[in-house]
Amino acid sequence: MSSNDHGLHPTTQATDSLVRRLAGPSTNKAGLAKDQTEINRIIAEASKGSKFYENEKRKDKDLTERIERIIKYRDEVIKGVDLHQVEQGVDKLIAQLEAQRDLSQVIVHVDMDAFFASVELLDNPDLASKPFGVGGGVMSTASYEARKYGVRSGMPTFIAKKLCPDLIVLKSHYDRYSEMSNKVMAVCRRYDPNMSVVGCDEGYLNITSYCEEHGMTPDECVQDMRQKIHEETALTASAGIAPNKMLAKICSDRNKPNGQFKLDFEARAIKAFMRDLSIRKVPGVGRVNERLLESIGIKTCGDIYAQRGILSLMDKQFGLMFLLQSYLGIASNVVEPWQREEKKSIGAERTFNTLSDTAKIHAKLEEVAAELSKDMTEGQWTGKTITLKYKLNTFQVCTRAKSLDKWLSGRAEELFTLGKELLKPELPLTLRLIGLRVTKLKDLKAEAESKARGIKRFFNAAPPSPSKKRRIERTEHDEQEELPLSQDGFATSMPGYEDEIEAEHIAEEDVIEGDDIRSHRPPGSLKSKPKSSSAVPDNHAGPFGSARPPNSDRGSKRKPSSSASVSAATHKPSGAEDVIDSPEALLECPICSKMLEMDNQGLNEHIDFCLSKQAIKEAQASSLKPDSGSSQHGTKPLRRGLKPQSRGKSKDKVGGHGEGLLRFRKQD
DNA sequence: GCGGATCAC
DNA sequence: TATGGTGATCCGC
Repeated sequence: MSSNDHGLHPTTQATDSLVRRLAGPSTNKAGLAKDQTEINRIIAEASKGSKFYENEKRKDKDLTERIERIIKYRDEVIKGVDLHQVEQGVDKLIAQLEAQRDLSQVIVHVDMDAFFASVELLDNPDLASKPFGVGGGVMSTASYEARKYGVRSGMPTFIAKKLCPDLIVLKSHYDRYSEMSNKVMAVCRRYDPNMSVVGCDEGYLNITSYCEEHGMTPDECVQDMRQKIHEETALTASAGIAPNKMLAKICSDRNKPNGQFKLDFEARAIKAFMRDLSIRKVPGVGRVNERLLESIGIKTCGDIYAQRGILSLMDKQFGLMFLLQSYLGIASNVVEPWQREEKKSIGAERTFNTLSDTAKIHAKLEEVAAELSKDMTEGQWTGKTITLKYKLNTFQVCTRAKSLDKWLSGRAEELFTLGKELLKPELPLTLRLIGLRVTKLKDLKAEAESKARGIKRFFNAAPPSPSKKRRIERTEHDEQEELPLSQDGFATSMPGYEDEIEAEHIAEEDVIEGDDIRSHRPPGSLKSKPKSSSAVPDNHAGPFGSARPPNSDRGSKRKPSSSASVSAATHKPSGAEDVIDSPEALLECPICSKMLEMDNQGLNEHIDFCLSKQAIKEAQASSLKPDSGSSQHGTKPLRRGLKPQSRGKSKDKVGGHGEGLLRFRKQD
């Protein structure tokens, strides 16, 4: 709102980043062709002037400013630092991650080719080789022919038609997709009954035992599976074969459509594979994080290594561990079916033509309340927190939440009333969307079943989801037996490690109350945090939020802000140098809170060990849960300012880009 | 605990 | 003319 709009010069040219942003999130998916720049130009042109466009412009500006702050901060934080020494610290971390790489499991990611479009093609062969898409206002899927024109999922239909005037737009047939999806998954389950289904057209399998039992190579097995899928559904699938989920997913894209790609199960080959891979291909790195990383010179996973020093110093902004794992191609290899107890929220929302009239808005709210009520009832869920969501006609999104001291009844009327209460202080509004979501869920079905069995011990407690504890325990257990990583190879040789295992068990018990088992649980949280003046991982206020000017913590304490800045801890043991410098002092590990009697170097080694052990556990095990977890390959996401988030993979309903708008419920 | 962001499908 | 719906996680308050 500064210099423009005065008409002196025509609308300012859309910046590069804005044009790319407008092109949509799935720009780098498969099947594009032609000149992407030209396509982007057409999209930007078609969008120009719309409310949507203005909102994207605003977000782009915000991001640009955020990047400027990050760069400024980087330039500050780097002053007076021996980057080489920092890098050496990171290198030790890398070596420890590498040492724990697990190549023993054969993981497959299966991905149906243009699923909705392919199903439509089955039912209408005349569409063959024609550009067509499935969807209503926005495209759910485009045929490969249409993709050549730049048509993508998530793209509004009117723009798709500008790109491809001959585009045929079909309505969706959800029941049909669901039916075919079930057939496909049934085939896949023969190869791994424990497979993890993602959405309606994807899944992860662990075919290690299948290959063994049938004397097949992974390639043969997957070839066979894809052929069976084709025989039984006349649909084609692509697949990736690799030692973990992240790699398998990336590989499934490699020879799409109707192809498969197997990565060599060797660290060398994997690292070579990652080196030139665009960071954007890493699940969890979206458009925003791509730009943030690009701003510090990271475009490929190989660049992560080159920038490891900076990344260590800016762990808070970028999440060092996540990126190192991406660089190494290390991720979770745990494949499990989704379970009800993982569900954390249930909601409904609806977009409509802009409304300002409160009565009409209430009518929309009542509709979503009814929808949500239905889903809660049928799914047998209740919850304690209700969140109203609305989107202004400017596309800005707001949420308003309220936590109750009782469980919701789930009745439509109740949800509607609560929604109106949350909405009231906001009025008047001009909206294009309204929605309701319930969190802090309780699984009424599990409760009923348990009670029926006379097992009611934990369901009597309210909010803390009872299932969590069990999962944690099982998680730990699985980890011990199936991941060679937790073995004590280097444990015994590590100072101060003796009772580490025990300490962790205590931690698990204590943590059941924790709100997120997946969250980075600093071992320090076991008990009381170390309050000693020493190297407590203090959050040095980031560049944002104003808190503290970056330089203010320069001279004295540049401490590791988290797991990442190991390096810093190593070469510059944080604040209390006076203490640490005295050999033989009794020191408290900032990570595990253990009191250690050792010298400076000993402490540093212990800290390194502590951090890496924790990091490694998270890297390979934490995601331990099927995949809803942090990032789908299960590693700790880029934390803080920059972090990919997990993906929800609820199966009750699936939506989204890809084969997205599908709303199907999974039987059984 | 709440609200905003980001991401995946 | 016109840009979706469901769910998860993380950060900073």
